[in-house]
Amino acid sequence: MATMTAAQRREQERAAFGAFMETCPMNQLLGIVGRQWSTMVLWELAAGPRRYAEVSRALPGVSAKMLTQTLRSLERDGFVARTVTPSVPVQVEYALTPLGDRIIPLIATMIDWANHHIGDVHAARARHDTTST
Amino acid sequence: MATMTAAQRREQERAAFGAFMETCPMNQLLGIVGRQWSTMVLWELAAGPRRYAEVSRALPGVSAKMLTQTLRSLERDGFVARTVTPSVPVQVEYALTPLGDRIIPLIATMIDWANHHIGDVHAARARHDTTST
DNA sequence: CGGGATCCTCTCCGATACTG
DNA sequence: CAGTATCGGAGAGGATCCCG
Repeated sequence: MATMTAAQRREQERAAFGAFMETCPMNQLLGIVGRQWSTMVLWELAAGPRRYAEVSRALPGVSAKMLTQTLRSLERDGFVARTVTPSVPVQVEYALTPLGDRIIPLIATMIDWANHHIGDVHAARARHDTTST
Repeated sequence: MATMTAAQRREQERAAFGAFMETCPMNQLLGIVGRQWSTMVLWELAAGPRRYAEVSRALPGVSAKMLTQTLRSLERDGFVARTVTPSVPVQVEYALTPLGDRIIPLIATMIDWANHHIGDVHAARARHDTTST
């Protein structure tokens, strides 16, 4: 129909954009690594396979709930593999999959950029805060 | 004090880790680009300076509130510059600062990685979902 | 045109308690 | 040891109305 109100057109545009957003790889990537603990867990696992309690000790700030949730999420997305060894106390080991290995360089790049430029951000922030005060 | 309970030790470790987290460049970077609209606004601005309404039209999914909030945040962190031209209808232009220019390659890298590997993620997700069903 | 203020919802995340 | 379940707070984000 050519006879649409502006509101309808806007609505349609928004819907189309929403659909695009859903499938936009960049947004999906952010949905994965943007989670608070994801990168840190990935980074810890990059050093080698770890058991649940080992990851927990390495990241003292994370609660058991979030660690489990993060691990499950990463497992679902194919970044980590979960191996259960049915011994007397159950033993669970988490390790990076090949896909997990491939995201490490990206995280490394991000860390590198952050280390080089975070000072500028702090400076800009301080300048902005003092100027507006 | 050497005489601490395990709970106290854990608490102290957590506090120290929390302090580390606050200053960890990587987490701060995530706090900046991890925001839903930040990267898309940055990406839009990378193509050249834009007025408020132009950005809004380019990103139909964002509400005025979030656009303003995102822009303010990016301005505070020194990624975008805000220029107000006091004409009859006020005219506001947003442009990337040099620091803003420097984060574009990083975003480009992330987009590139996402485009190359999001398929694997989808595959892993589908496999995980069908297996567990 | 370019917002500010207010209200509401939904998700992230932590704390606590319980299970095999 | 390795979780699951539930509660509750904080903040992201959307909708709507209003202002210069």
